[in-house]
Amino acid sequence: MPELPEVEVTRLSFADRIAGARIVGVRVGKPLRWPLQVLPEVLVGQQVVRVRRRGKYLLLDLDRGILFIHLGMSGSLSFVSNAPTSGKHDHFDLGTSQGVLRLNDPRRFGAVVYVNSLDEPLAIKLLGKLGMEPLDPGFDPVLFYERIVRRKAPIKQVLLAGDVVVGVGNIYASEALFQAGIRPTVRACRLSRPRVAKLYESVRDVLARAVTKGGSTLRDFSNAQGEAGYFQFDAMVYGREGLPCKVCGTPIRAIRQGQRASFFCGQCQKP
DNA sequence: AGATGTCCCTGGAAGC
DNA sequence: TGCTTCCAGGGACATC
Repeated sequence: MPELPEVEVTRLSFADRIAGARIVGVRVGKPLRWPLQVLPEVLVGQQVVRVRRRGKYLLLDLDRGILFIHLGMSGSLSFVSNAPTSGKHDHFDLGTSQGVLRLNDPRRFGAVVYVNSLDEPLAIKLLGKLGMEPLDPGFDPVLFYERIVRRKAPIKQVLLAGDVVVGVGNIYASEALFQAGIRPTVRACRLSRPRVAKLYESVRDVLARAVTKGGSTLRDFSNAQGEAGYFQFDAMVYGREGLPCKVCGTPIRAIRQGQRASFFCGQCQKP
């Protein structure tokens, strides 16, 4: 499941190689979350200037617009000089002078969206409510505290919501809360200042470590060069229901919060 | 506005 | 073996 680390790892794996490339063709497969809303002619001829990331969105800056790519939960990109015949789940190809960028997404929760500028309503709708970037040097611990403690929902769901801090999906929310010693069920507004400070550090640390490990490959995630990640082997709680806590040996528990699984250690993580 | 529930989609696992 | 059912989850959207 691509969360911030997987998206960033993907970006790093092809950003330099696609920079400066000229778009020569577009192939669209089955519709994704939204059908591609741009005519291929608008893209062809444009140059890919650079690739940025905002939350879980990849932003390809082109000459005259921006192409958003979201990996959803089962998407992965590949960037190869000679792409093989497209397979069943290859739903978007961006052919360029330097290779083909191909989106493979079995569950089709991903998205490809083109906008002329970030001031456009669609861009604002997609990016406008996003929270702070946790790996950005400007990630502000004071603002993080202020925004966390005004929320009454369980802290796990506040992290997932993405309007305080972006990129923390289900895996890393559980992992960050374990590292901070906080149970996922604690209401955000009940957290003390030191505990929020610990959480701030944990979110940064978990995500940064995951990037260095190439992300988590649970089923089939790989970066644009086809390389799997291996952070999943470092997981302390995610997917470890019933297994002993790596710190204290207590069996890891699994609960459901808002239709999603949360994992925690009842000993190491306090209410 | 915040909280909560529903829905989109498909492959793999589990149950019968 | 083959069928059905459940589950994974990011995030848009509707509802209260």
